[in-house]
Amino acid sequence: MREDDQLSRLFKALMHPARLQILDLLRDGEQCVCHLEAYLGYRQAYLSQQLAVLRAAGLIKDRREGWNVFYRVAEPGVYEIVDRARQIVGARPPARTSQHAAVACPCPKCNPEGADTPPGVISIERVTIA
Amino acid sequence: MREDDQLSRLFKALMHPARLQILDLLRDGEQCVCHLEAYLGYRQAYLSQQLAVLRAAGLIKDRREGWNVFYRVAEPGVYEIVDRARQIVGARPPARTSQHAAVACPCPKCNPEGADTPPGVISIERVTIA
DNA sequence: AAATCACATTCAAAACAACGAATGCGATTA
DNA sequence: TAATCGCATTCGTTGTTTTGAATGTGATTT
Repeated sequence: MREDDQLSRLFKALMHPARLQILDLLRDGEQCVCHLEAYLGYRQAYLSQQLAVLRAAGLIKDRREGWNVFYRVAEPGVYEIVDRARQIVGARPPARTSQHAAVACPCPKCNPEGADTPPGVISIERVTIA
Repeated sequence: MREDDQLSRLFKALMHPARLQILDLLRDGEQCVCHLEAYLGYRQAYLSQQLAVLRAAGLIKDRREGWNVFYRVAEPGVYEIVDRARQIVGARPPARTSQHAAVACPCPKCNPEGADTPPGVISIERVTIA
């Protein structure tokens, strides 16, 4: 296979805004799909499709744990590419977990032990850094 | 405009093999279209289309000189992106002007003074580095 | 085993990109 | 000003990506 074709394969994976958002969320470490759902506001099936593209490009890997599937970045070097590209287009550095979740993520990782949505209480631990 | 959209615009420009080839040829400095035609073997109209995409993405700039139009890279930082991407996919570093032109470029820059294709003589100055 | 949870895959329609063919345009020469 | 040169743009067809809707699958609880 021509090497430029592999290159374009990689750039194709980065071509989509939603996929860039996903990668940015994964900067903080592995996340379950419900997390992406909660923080990005996309629907589950839609996310699964974009995740499939990133997976096919070899950029992310998944790990199953009970009901949840956790995704993590397989090629950390991709962030150097994205960051450099942001500089070129004059965009600010990526906002790490910069936005509060639209809705709370329900997975056990995010809601440690008991308190399975006690009436009126919504737990959101993640803080805004940027 | 969302910043991620600008990002994906940039990656879209890098998504195409022919455009990557063009950018690699421009590492050696500005080149006229006839050069790209001679070295890459694409047809003029096709090249013009790809150049238009790169231009729209803000990656290259053009300069007119008589009959010829010379293109140069507007954002040298883009090479860091391409090179890093090549590392990730495990490709060798780019071949700088690595292939001889299929046909000789006819522009005055390449054929300095007189000798407008003297019978049997074809001038090719560029040397293979890789 | 049946129901449930979290996620994946498939399908189809609409949007978009690729590319050849034809044509247009500015600068230069005759 | 007409012809030519080098390059750009437009147009139409074909192929690919996007995205919602529906459905499928494996792990877990009851």
